[in-house]
Amino acid sequence: MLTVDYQLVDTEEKRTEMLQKLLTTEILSIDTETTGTDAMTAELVGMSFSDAENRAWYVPVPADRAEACRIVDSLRPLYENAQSLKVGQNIKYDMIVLQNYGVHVQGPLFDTMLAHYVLQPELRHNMDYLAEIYLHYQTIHIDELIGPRGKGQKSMRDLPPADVYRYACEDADVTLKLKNVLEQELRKQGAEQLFYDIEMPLVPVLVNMETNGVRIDTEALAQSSAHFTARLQQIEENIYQLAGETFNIASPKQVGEVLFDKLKIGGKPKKTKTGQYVTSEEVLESLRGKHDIIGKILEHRGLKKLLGTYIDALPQLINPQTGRIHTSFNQAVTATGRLSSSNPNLQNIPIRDEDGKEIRKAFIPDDGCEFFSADYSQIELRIMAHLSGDANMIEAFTSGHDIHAATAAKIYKVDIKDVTPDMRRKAKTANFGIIYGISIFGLAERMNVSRQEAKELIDGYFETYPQVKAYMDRSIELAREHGYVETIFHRKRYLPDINSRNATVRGYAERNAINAPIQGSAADIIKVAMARIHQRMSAYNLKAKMILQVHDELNFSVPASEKQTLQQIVIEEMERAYPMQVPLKADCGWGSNWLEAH
DNA sequence: CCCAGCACGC
DNA sequence: GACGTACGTGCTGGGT
Repeated sequence: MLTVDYQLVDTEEKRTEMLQKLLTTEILSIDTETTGTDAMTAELVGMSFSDAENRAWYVPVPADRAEACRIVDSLRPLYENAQSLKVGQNIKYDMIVLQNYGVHVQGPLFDTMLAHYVLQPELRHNMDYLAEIYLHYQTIHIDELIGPRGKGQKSMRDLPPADVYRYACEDADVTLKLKNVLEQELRKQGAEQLFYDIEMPLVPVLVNMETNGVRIDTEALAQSSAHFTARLQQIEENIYQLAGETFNIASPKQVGEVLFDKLKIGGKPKKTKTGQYVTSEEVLESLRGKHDIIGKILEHRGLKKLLGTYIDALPQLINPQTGRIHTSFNQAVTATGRLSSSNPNLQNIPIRDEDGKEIRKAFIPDDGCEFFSADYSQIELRIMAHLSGDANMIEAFTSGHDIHAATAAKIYKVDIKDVTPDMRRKAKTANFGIIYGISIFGLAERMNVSRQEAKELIDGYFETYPQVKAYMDRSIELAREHGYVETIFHRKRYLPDINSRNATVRGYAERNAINAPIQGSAADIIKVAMARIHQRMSAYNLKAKMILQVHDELNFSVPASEKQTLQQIVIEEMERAYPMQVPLKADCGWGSNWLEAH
């Protein structure tokens, strides 16, 4: 049986004693117990610390806010000691909670969740799982304390500290043990640069962005809501009239039955693998001319989506303390290295349709500030040019011409000034298709042209950019040889299906072999830029705030007096984040809201 | 409670 | 004959 030294620190004397022991430690594993999973609204219930394996302390924090702040403040020297390495499992969460109690965690960071993410992006990264795999140890599960998820689950607050401290101490202890194993794994796997130079420096940036939050124009959204709800009602009645019955328009099943069984619109309808009629936007769009009800259903779907997901949902997510919306940027979700955003997802705010644009308008800067948006121009294609070393594609970018037009000119062998809009559109689809590893059939579908024409287009594409073709073949070959592909900063994606005998499964892995290094390298690059921008904003003492990242785009709320300085910092750091065979270019704009700035 | 279908972004 | 461009999150319906 393993003997551990776990202590409940429930008096001022014990706290002082713990503080003395931990003040000079070079490594400090930290964990917090809280009342919830949302860092911006969670209350602190306790803090645990570990400085050596099998030794940990737990400091309970009372519900009374003033008393809580006093206790947290007494431990500030530990958290804000810039000399000691802070180790945590999903440490961004603890940093946000602590920041809301006035403490700013300082010093180098080691997040065990992120260490495992760079090692195995597609596996799970929760502590219980990591402890089992790397330590062969079964941790106390949180459910054992507060009960299973769902109704009736207790809050950590409801439990006496005497019941919590073993669990809480174990978390800090296990996290430290995991760090000791994972740091060796990072070294063995050649993942140190990615972890120490890219992922860890990004953590405080995300803490800053999430706590900053985004301001929302609730009045504008309320107006949109009234307007769209009225329109929705009108369309609903219209649809019932056209159908000759009432039904649930939000049910794809019922829509299919009305359109194809009752009204018998179109030829033979497509079915899903569950036997339902397909009523996707693509199918409906192809039937648009055949019946007035089709357009109405599409319009209904669009409006319902906007209302349910954005217009009526966002105002409810405003944090009453800050008056802002605070998304979570998840750093350990995607297979390629991109961030994701949730609760709410602010990376899929509409921009294309007219109705959707109303929502973007409601994202506004702070008082006295302007909205600033900067985005990489064609970063993925530029990475393709760089990685493939294709002379023609590099030339197309260095010439400064519009890349899709330049591609069209080369494929169709015409002067760039003679490129028609249709030629450019097809070249653009081809450029996107290439990044995703598209097939001839897929391209034909996308462009609504014959397979013959699609084949000729792809042949022309590869003739124009022969090294791109070679790069694609090489990527698949590398995946077969090593079992993985990697980005410019050696972020790996494992592709075990690359040798599958099932052509569909293998095809999927092959497309990933092509796409993952491209998409992942773009993710690496913007992460580098974000950390450097954050660094310089602090160095210049700017009041401007970084507030959102949308894969190839960064958004800021900026005081009028800082506009010039900030724009220069952002564009400079974005464009020089990673020198390549083609220049990186960032475009930008200013406005009184996100739509105007974009 | 979970999955399917759909729709929004890059 | 089926399949056929990457990566995500969230809503609703409908079955369990």
